Amino acid sequence: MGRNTKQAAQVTRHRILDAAERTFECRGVSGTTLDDIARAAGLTRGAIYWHFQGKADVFNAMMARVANPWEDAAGGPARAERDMTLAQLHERLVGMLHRFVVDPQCRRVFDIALHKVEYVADMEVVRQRHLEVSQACWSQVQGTLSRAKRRGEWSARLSARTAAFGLHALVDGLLQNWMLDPGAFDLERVGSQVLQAYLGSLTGTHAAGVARRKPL
Amino acid sequence: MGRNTKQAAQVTRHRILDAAERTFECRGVSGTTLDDIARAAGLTRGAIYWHFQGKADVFNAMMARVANPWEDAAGGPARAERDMTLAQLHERLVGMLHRFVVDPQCRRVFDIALHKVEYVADMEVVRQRHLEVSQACWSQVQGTLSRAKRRGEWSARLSARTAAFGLHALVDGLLQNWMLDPGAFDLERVGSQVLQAYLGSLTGTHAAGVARRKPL
DNA sequence: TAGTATACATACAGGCGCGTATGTATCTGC
DNA sequence: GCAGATACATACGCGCCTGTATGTATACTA
Repeated sequence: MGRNTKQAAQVTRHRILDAAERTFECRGVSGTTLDDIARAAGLTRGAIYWHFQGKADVFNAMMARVANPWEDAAGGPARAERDMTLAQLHERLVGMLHRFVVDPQCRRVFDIALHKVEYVADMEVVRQRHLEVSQACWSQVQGTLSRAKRRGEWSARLSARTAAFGLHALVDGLLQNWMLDPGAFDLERVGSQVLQAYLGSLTGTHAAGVARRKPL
Repeated sequence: MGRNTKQAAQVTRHRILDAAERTFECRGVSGTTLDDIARAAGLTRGAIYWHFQGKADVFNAMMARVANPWEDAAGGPARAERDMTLAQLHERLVGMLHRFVVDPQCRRVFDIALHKVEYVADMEVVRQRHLEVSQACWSQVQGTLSRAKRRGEWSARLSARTAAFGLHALVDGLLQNWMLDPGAFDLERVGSQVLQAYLGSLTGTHAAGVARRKPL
């Protein structure tokens, strides 16, 4: 086979990453061979070694392709609305859960990152990077909670810091448990209600409703 | 080397599992060779193949050695006190968190199970087994919540089922985030306060304290 | 105390995946 | 329209890990 045009090469690159996603998910990262990926993409290892340096590089590119859901939820346009209310925060977090329900690719990559890779050696640095992004996002959430508290929106015994850790744990746990068995419960419904209960415990409205809203 | 006495052989077996724990944690399960484990234990692969069938078998034995913290928390003597109050439930869950703080082996094995193994092929069945145990425990928690609700201890808009999912998510998320960076926060303090807030949102005492709860 | 089962160590063969070196056909710039 | 770069495919050698077969010294058993 001879040379492809530049845009065709980019298509090839994406075909490799798509194949990597599928193969990583069912055989695990360390369990998949570069030849597995190549054949799943209808290519040979030569193509992979042309576009990437090795398996770790493929993994990085695959992860980088999907935008970080936390960034979308806590970062991004969050800077514009620095005075987010707890109700808005609730809405945003449920929106993040929504993405996992509707975006299969996001789900696959998350599943790989959670259960199909061992974070050692090459992969450890990837984990570190994601940890930093996550921490940055959740410290923004902490800021939001802190400002809301100063504004008088809530005044529980919890510090904003503690409340933020709890919120982080709740969302992470929800996602993790749902990924283990997506049929066990409705992520958006249960997530919305539970987050409402938690945030309600801060405002003192005891889960009577942060805001009655219908899922779109 | 000749034959060891029976109890000496059991010691050898545990030395293998100890070595497996250490090696799995730093190199990942699929990244460690049986020879790695053997040399870390001061033995050869022959010893491992004598005591176990292969790496997956070693992994299973290593996991089976530590009692399941969920079982300790939600199962075990829980049957005796079927009418556990929310305050008692809180105490029990915090006790579970406590174990992770004080028991390094429990922490290591949990870390391996979370981040150092890919759940495919041989390992998938292990994951399934743990999932079943976990589900059994948390459905007991759901039963406890349900009975407490019928008893009038709480009456939030949440169903007992939803509340149990939230509680499960909260504990799992707390543990997971703490394992990623144990220095980030005090698992027992933050965990206790956050669980109190969540359970408080059920009773309507808005985190003012599970202990001095007043009926609505 | 002889024989056998035990608890390992050692030896051997085989395969598999990785990295690279090389081949080749097409595209692109001049 | 020719030279070089590009986008792959093919070929090769190497190391490593696995599973098993075999060796061996010690502990039980009768």
